[in-house]
Amino acid sequence: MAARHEEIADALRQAIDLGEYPVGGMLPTETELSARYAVSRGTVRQAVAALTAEGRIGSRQGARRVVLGSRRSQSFAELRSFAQWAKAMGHTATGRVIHQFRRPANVEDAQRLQISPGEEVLQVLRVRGLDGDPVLLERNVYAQWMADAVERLPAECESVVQALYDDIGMIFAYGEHVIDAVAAGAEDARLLDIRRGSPLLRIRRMTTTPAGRPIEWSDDRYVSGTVSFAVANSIGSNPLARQSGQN
Amino acid sequence: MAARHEEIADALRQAIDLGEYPVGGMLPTETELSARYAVSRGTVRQAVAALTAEGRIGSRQGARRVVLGSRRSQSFAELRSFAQWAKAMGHTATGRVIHQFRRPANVEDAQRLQISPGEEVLQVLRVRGLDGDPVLLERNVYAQWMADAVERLPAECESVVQALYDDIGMIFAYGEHVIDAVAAGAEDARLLDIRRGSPLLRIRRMTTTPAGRPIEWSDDRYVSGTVSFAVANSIGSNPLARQSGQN
DNA sequence: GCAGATCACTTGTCCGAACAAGTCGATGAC
DNA sequence: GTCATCGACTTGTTCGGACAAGTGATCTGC
Repeated sequence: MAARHEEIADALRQAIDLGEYPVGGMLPTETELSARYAVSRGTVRQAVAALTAEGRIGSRQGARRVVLGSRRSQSFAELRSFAQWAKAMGHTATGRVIHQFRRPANVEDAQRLQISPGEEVLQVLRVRGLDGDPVLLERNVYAQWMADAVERLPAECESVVQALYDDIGMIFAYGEHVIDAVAAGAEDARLLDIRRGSPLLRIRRMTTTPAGRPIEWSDDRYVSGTVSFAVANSIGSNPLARQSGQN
Repeated sequence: MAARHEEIADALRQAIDLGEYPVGGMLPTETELSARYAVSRGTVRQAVAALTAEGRIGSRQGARRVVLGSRRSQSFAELRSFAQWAKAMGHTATGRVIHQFRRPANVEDAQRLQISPGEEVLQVLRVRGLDGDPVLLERNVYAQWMADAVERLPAECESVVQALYDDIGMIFAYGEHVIDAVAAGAEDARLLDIRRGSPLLRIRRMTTTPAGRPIEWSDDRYVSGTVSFAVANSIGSNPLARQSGQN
């Protein structure tokens, strides 16, 4: 089912996690791997490129590849969906809609969703919990063509992404995230049951379909100490970028 | 000098930034690009793979590639070095060492730097400023073999990374970052000239040499509202991972 | 008019080959 | 003993080809 290079990448990931290739040690050469898995060198290179992008191994021309670490990021689905991530981590996720209404798009909405100002959008405010405690306040703005499907969702929806997939086959494919820290406002504090001014980790996100059509953008605020984000980078591949000011 | 596929990637980035390929529009086919740049299809694929990893374009089997956005992450150097990033953004960076001393490694140091507990490490506390205002508090722990070079640095060093490269040719190659939000403690507040309890964006980082040898780890705390981080992801490639609790 | 089948086109996967460029240990000169 | 040179080895780059798999517009039959 999966491509051969993905199978090999998985095998290598597992071997690293099991300590077969210890952290700080070296990976076999491309030639040896291509012999072991009976594939061409190009296929092996595709597999190790994936691990390099994940930050699991380091690579330099002329020298053998080095194992930098294990246990890293999971699937896109787990990042996109709070519920799916929680499940994979062995926690239980909850969700509750506080309010939800349609309004005309302002300039910010229009720019982010690539629509015209004034076009109708759906704004939703949700509180998400982890093992019973509220940890995340989610302010979403959906494009109009998504609004009907979102309004059909129950108020206590566990996984929005899963529900939308089951309902209309919607796939969330791409996302951009901007991360910073803010102090909890009055509303934030009340809904998350914390003190006003407490630090919150804010993720502003934009999501599109596989065809690049914007679906929604959102402002997620995590209670400090409950959730953190990890990213690996290297010369030649760094997904994370620093930005100044608000943006 | 640069590899052909990197030249092509740069040309495509520029074309996107200039609006030649508008956001939401489509990229030429691989066949057309390979003809235009007189390279094989494989080389074109390497170039567009880079843009895909950056989140600039979306890609699905069977359909043309879609332009998702422009202006994204810069080089690894800009992420690793506060000064180089500031310079590229048109700001001026400052740096000042508050204190600096050697001490035996505790268990946390030993684990992160892959050394034995008790081995000597160098701890440094720096305040970094942007255009005159203090925005970042940096707590670094360097491995012993780096300590001499770091101690030779002037107290008012603008770019630590640059200075270490000039001095001993040290290259920072790989990094792992864990991001969360914390409240400013008493020391944080005093040195950054903010109120105690103000939200700070915390980045805990581990850096290694090209050969995978740990150089240092650090705890960076950014004043809220001054700096944010951006990351793009997609199905099949997501560098960012969510983590629960402290870790 | 509409739903399904068809088909040209595009991207994904994989192969095998060749050469360039860099690393690292061994060898040898000083 | 130290340092420069050398050479085997490894990864990086690029080519050209072939086929598989998915998309989207067109065409066809009802």
